[in-house]
Amino acid sequence: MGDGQPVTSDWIAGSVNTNPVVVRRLLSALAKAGLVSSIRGSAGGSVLARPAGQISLAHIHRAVDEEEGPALHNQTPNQACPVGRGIQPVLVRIIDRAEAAKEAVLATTMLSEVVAAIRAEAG
Amino acid sequence: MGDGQPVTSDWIAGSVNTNPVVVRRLLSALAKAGLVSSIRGSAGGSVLARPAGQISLAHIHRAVDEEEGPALHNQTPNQACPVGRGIQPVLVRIIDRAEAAKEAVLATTMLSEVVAAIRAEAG
DNA sequence: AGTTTTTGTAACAGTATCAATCACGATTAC
DNA sequence: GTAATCGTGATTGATACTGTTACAAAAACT
Repeated sequence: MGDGQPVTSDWIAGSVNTNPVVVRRLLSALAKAGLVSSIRGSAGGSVLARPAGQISLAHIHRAVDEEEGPALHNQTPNQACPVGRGIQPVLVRIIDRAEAAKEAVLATTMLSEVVAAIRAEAG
Repeated sequence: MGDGQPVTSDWIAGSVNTNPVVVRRLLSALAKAGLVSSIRGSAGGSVLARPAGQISLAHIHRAVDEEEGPALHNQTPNQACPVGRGIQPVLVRIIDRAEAAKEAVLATTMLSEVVAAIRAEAG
């Protein structure tokens, strides 16, 4: 997948020890984010849509963890209480900042570096 | 809870619109972390174990989200493949760094500031 | 053309997780 | 002693995710 050769979902599934459909679901999300492009039919598979040096872990994270709402609590707090009414926007702001810091770190690591680290680990 | 008065789980549950038992379980985790102390019996409840200016959101986050293992994937990857064998420790390292960055931001905000922000929001 | 390989997606069962709830013992104020 | 309150175990229901089967669509190869 790093080079030109398309990799099949079956191959990845064997490597990650899971089902090909699960892999295809994830690849579908990555494709929607423009990170990989999939080729159907015989001799098909998936390839990176751009060089691994231009794909950060933040890109992958965003593509896979879509998470629409902040989802602080499924139940809305009591709006009659001043605390219940005010806590939501305050916490959302802070959590957003913290999440942004996490993403900033993930943005500094490129997929190519991960691959290099794995190569180094494997000797 | 900020002042001396103990707050009951029933009161909090009414404010957050959930069940008292759910609140008590969370307070139990906070008590184990030494952030609050609970008083049983009549006229009981929970109070902060130390001033709100000395409790950061990181403390709370750590107390509530215990999360033992990194839990990258329930299924262990194929150890025969060099990628499957090497990817786990590499990703764990990076994710740990990102998580640390998130905690660092949460550590800069104290509970007292959150309370002040809520007071300001509520006018 | 027809066969084979492969993706994309729907459908479904099994499982894990979590909130909510009930229940009950332990503890403390009055 | 009575009432209030925490602590915790057990149960139920909702939600989500994984794993799996199935099948249509697409593309290569003969």
